[in-house]
Amino acid sequence: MRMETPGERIVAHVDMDAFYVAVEVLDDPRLRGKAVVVGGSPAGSRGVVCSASYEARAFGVRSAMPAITAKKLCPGAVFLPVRGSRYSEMSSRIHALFGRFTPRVQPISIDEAFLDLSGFGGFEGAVREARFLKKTILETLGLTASVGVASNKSVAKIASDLEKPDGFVVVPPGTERDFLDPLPVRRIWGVGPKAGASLAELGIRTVGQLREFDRDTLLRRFGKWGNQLYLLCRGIDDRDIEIPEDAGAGSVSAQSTFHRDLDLWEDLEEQLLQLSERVSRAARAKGLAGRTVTLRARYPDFRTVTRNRTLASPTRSTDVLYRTAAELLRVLSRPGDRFRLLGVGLSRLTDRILVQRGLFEEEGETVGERIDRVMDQARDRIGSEALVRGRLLKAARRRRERRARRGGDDTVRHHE
DNA sequence: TCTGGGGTCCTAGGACCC
DNA sequence: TCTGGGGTCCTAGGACCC
Repeated sequence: MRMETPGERIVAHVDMDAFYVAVEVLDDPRLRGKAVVVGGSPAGSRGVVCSASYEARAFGVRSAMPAITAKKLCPGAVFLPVRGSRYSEMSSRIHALFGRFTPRVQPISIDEAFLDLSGFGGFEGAVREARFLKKTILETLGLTASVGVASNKSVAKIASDLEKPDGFVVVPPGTERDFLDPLPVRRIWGVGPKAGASLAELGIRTVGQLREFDRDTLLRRFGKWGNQLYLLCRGIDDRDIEIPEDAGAGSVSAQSTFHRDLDLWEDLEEQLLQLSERVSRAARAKGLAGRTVTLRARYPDFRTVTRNRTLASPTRSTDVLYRTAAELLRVLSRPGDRFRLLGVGLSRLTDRILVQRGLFEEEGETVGERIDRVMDQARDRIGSEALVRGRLLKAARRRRERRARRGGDDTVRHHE
């Protein structure tokens, strides 16, 4: 880790404008200038807005809003499904472009990153470089980004958001407080609805007002995070650009909200198997295995619980994941329970399993691992929808039979 | 308005060990 | 024989982000 005096650090935060929508417009220019909403597409589903064009935002449409609400606010909008792999592809190109400017890049999400622009000839040089980056993104990818340049990450991030879309906001060193003071506290990264409300109780609405509170008061009220608040509202943020070490930490998960609440054990089992398949496959693709399996369940009233179990050794087997998740759900659920969502997660990840695989090659493969590997390979060749485990087929067949029988109500018994 | 999906980080309590 | 302190691991929940 290189040493740098904090005063010298210059950071740019780059954030793509309405990213998903922008990619859709790129692929279909007829959408330009129209109200476009990505997400919540299948009619009548329980979807939410992932991304809205600025034309749609003029009607009050916001991301994370239920799609139904968005349709009421802006009936004329074009609603499009989420094309995750297409956005990932563009994201890779964007991040590759960042890498051409500096190796010191901290990716934050699919469409934003911090870049360390120290070493481009002082602050003026960094600003020139940032301008050039913004121009290059537009010319090579046809997308607009908003950029903030400042002496630290927190201020740069706030700056990039201030004049979206197509914004370029520079906060010269020494002017951080003047810049921050009039802004709402909610602009501070990490201050969400709860903390915002809590601060409002203290009469704090702007960053300037927050700055009038002493450290002890904030510590008492917010714990460790209070100290962070104390510093951030003063424009102080010594956190370095963190270049990802790759792999290791983190978690892999998948969850699914059902079109209608489910209560039949075999339906729930089928969902768990599908989720386990997605999670374990993602882990295998990354060469990771995990020791802790988490089940998430959401009831119709939106109450959400999690149960997890730590295994003796790391796994990435679909079958182990599925059986563990099913056991956790079996212990959790009571007769008559209905669920609107189930999720399966894998954490305490390690890549050590790769070493073992290398040593034993196929010799050490269990039957379950072999099934996983063959299924993965087949899916890679012919597409992931083409192959379905026998258990899933059976569940689907039972469901068809149930419907065929009609009269028999669809939501009867729970498992024993 | 009836609330997605994939993540990260933090807290707090309990079990267990020395 | 009524009671300490610290460390680690595990579990559950919650806030927050995009």
